Amino acid sequence: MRLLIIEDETALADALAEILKQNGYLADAVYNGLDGLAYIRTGVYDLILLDIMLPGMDGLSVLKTIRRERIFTPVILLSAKSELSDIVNGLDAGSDDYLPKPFSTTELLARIRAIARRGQQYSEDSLDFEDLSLSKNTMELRCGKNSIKLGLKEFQLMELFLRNSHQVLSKDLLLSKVWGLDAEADYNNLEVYISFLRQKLNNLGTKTCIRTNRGVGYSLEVNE
Amino acid sequence: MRLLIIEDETALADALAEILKQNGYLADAVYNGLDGLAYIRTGVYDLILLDIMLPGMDGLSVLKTIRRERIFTPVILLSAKSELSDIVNGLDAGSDDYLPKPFSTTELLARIRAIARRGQQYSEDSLDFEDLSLSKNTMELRCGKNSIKLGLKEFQLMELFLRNSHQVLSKDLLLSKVWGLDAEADYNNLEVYISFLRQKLNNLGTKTCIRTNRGVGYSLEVNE
DNA sequence: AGTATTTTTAAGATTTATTTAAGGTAGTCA
DNA sequence: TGACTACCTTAAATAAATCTTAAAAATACT
Repeated sequence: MRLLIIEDETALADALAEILKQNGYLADAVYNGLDGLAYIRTGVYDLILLDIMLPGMDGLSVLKTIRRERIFTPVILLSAKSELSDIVNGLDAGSDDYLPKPFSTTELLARIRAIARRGQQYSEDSLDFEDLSLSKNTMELRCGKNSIKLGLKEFQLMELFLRNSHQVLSKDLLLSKVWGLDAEADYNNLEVYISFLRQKLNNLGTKTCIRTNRGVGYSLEVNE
Repeated sequence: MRLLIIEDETALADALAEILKQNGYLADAVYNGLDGLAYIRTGVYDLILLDIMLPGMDGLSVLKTIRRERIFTPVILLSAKSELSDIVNGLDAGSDDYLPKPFSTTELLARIRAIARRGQQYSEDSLDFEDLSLSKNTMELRCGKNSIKLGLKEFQLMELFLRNSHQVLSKDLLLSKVWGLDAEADYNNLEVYISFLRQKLNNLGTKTCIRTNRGVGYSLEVNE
């Protein structure tokens, strides 16, 4: 989950970025509307925190511009009390939520979670490959009438394999995606989980398997 | 579809009206209870958004009054966190739904659509799943000939489970819906209430249960 | 005000997930 | 072949999430 903060008070912007990072998000901060617009257009952000009062191009213009460009990344407007009337315009222009300053970090985090959840609602529940189907909702892996519950790490790994079947995923890639970039996990952690997954795949009786590509990584394939 | 907003914060009231118009509804706003009552009595509205705290005549009195007059226009109560306890009374008095402030516009629109779908009729009193039945009026949970009274939070939780059976509801979702978006409650609060509910489900002898989906949330299921 | 009820807090018990570690297997290459 | 390396498997140790309970605090009721 990657967030963009557009806020001209640099101290506040950086503080927010810091808080968000501590809460497991990726966060970038820019300090004016034009930079914000450029960053948004990269399309890598999942959520934008947008101050209304900004030098150069104000927040509402940014919002209107991106919506006109059919960019529907969720936006939470940040506004001082005196700008309350702007909220009307903000909501018109297509913001998803607003947060009057000053706000508590708890509240901000709750709103972010709420928005994040909403985004997920529109996505498919299940990921499929051959006879396998993984439910994102229940974290259950199914093959025909058999199904088995996966733990969090097993689930994240399986998700990567299903999204990238037939492709060799390096151990480093898998480790960084599942354990995090700065994790202290070593290859053995991953190997243990590959072993767990193989056992479960076996029990399900699937025709797929996780193949070892020695020196490179693993890939999800069809047997034989 | 014509909506009436009764809300004393004029900025918010107007903002809401604006949003609703943007979304294809007709919307009027009034800023106190007595005006609201007068507008309702015209009978032209399909849905009323009613703030609880109002100058002059408060929201609950308005609601009770119109229901006594056999006006069954659906009502969504808007309430600040501090007025949360009024929700019980609101449900008793015949509100169809309630929305704790602050709420997101998406959520409001979703609720309106839900009510609109239900049609003009005064909403169903009970929510059912398998052998369970929850009465919105008395907040009693029934299973066959046994029934048990739920507290407000138990009720709200159970309502969510009944409306979304078989689906895993994340802890964050449950917390934000029941304790509010900006709640300071932690997971343990929820866990305690899940425990309470499980005890009551047990005492009722239902064949349903609340299943833990570790790392994700809870879901209402049939046993075994 | 006093009692009952609901909600929060806190701590210990329990269950489950994750890491660690050690010994085994199997490719690779001189 | 034999030494080396990458990889596999398993069990035990550790850590984390969740459950349960009781008591304290807040709130509603009479």
